[in-house]
Amino acid sequence: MRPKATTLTEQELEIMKIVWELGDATVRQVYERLLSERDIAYTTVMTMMQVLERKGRLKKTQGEKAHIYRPSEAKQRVLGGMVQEFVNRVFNGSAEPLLLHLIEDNKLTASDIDKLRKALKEKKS
Amino acid sequence: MRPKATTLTEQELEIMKIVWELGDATVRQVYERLLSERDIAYTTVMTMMQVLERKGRLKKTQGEKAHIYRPSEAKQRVLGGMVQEFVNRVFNGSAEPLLLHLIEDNKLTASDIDKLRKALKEKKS
DNA sequence: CGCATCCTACTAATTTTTTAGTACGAATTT
DNA sequence: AAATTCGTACTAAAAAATTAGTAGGATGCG
Repeated sequence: MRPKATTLTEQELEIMKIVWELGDATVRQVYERLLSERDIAYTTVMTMMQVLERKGRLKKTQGEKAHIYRPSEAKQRVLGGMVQEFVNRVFNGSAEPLLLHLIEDNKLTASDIDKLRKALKEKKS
Repeated sequence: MRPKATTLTEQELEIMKIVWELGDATVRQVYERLLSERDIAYTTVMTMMQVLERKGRLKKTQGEKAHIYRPSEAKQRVLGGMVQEFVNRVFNGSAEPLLLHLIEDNKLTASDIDKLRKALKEKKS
């Protein structure tokens, strides 16, 4: 078998973000959230969540009525993996050029800069 | 028509990296490079390069014998777009959490951190 | 010349991702 | 109880991405 792809596809990620935010969720809950953004069928969301379960991204338990899905891994961890994968794929593994892009292209707000300073200070140790 | 996807797929990117590095390239040149990495057919590479041309990523001119392909856009620019897209998709548009990941997950070398510190100082103004 | 080589255009098969339909059971409403 | 609602499993089909085959033109070599 192949190495369990660390990266979520766009739609998978969209759903995972909602489940992470809610902590746990039924298909219906996710469906409602997505509906407010775009046109999508209930069954489509269900299929996606089944896929995510099969892939080990979500865990299913029986609720009162509907199944309840919970993330298997913390968002932090999964997104970290995606960052890693992105750095590998796009920048051949070195983070520095990515860093430059982020800084140069002025993606940072003043408060971002503050937070980063603090984070760096912590790291210093 | 839709907005011309800024992001290259994995295989497209793989090829573009080679062409960027070489400046320009024939199918055969790219093919040889790829062959040393993995098993792939010449025609597959050709198809990919044709796709990249159709998508406007490469420009084709007639060489002595084979077509010569050149990048339409600088690597810097394209990767910048991909970073932008990644930040949008994964971090809802804010670069700061991505930076935090890089810092927290120890993706940065000491000199990276130095550069980051300096860059932040500049930005301060 | 006839054959091998290199190249392209065109076509197609496979795999992955995304979207959704159908059927049917359980619960709730009228 | 019949109809409606909610939910699941199973199936499938469309779209996108990846890989490659086939046919045939041009060129160079023995």
